[in-house]
Amino acid sequence: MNHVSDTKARILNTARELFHGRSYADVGVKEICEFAKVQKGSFYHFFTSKQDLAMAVIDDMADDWANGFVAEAFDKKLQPLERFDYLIDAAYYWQKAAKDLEGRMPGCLFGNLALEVSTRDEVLRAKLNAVFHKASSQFHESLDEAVDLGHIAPLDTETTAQAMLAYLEGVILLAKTRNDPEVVRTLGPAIKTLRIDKTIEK
Amino acid sequence: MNHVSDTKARILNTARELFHGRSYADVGVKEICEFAKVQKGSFYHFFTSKQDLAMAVIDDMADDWANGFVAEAFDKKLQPLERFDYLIDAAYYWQKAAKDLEGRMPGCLFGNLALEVSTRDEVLRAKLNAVFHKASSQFHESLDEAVDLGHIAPLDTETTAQAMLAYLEGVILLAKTRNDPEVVRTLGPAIKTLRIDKTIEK
DNA sequence: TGAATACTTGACCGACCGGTCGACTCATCG
DNA sequence: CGATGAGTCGACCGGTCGGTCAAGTATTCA
Repeated sequence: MNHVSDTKARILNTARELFHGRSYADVGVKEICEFAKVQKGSFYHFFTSKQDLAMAVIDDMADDWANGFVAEAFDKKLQPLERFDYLIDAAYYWQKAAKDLEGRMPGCLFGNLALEVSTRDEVLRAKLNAVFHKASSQFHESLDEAVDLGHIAPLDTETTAQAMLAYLEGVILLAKTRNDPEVVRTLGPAIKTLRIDKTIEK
Repeated sequence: MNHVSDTKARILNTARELFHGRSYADVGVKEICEFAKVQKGSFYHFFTSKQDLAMAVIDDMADDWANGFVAEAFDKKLQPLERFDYLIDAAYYWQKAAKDLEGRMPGCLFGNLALEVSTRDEVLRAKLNAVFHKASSQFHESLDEAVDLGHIAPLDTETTAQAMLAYLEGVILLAKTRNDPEVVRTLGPAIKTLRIDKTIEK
């Protein structure tokens, strides 16, 4: 068939790469259009604004994640705690591949965007927050499972899941600042040592 | 005396606040000049470029930190592990105060800048990396002390120190994305549960 | 007093920003 | 065939960007 134009997809993919590799503010609509081989007018035919594009990029990437290596990592066939190792590994190899290719570690698109835009764009902030929430609930599930199976001592699985996500983002932040994916591999595995105990109520 | 102009200091302080509250790219030289009540020309009398200003802002803030609440947190009079609680507390109150004042959680200036600029400005990246390195060596010292005093079981103090810093940055990232300082308080204390064991060599 | 130096002023520069718009192509369908 | 509408094109808009500069003022020191 191929009768449906792939223009929108080209814009989306180009924007994702550029936003990830640099930053939201640093990448202009014009540049995106050039790389995507699209004219300005076509761009604004598909997206109402740069912010609108960013929303689409986040959705797009979140989908790819959910169906991609996150789905693999949180595969029910893996032992719950092994999933975290898988996740760290995947993050490491991805960052390493990107660095080998472009010379710089791009870090996590969501983390990058979150710190860059969340003080000035409430809509994007909320969307990124939702992405993080969804991610942490995956962690949550696995922790619950690990507790049920007796692989780890009982704890506040929901809060610990958030802590683990925070740690992962922090590790990637540090690795990016050092421009060295190895940091992910050395610090990453400690994610499983994080523990927040249930607060005993009444 | 007061014969020495405070223009440079005004620029520095204004830039710090604006960069911290928004972002590097989002704040222009013109805007900084307006808030600081300084003319463009004067700005470029003291700083050769916006990047040069950013370097000065980072130095400035790192100094304030080192002599401010970081110095307090890592006061030798405190028990080594208590210092981490102090640090988390300080981070929480600071972020909360900022949010109450401006409505938005600014997060960590260094973390913000690191993710924003480190893929496109090698000089700034290196400087931010140095700041993180210095911070993690403070953590390192305290961990060594805690091990020596038998407060915690022996571990790889240097790597664990890095992990703790990563966690702190990650927690602040998540809190900023949720625009809720309470996240710092709920997740923060788990920093002490992070452990990276010494790898047994030979 | 006069010269040197530190600082300030604000107009100005070219480049670029996100976004608009009217003209155009072209596949689809009646 | 003629009509419709999605998609494409690229010139153009006002505004802002980081940065420059010639001219002026204030301070210091001889």
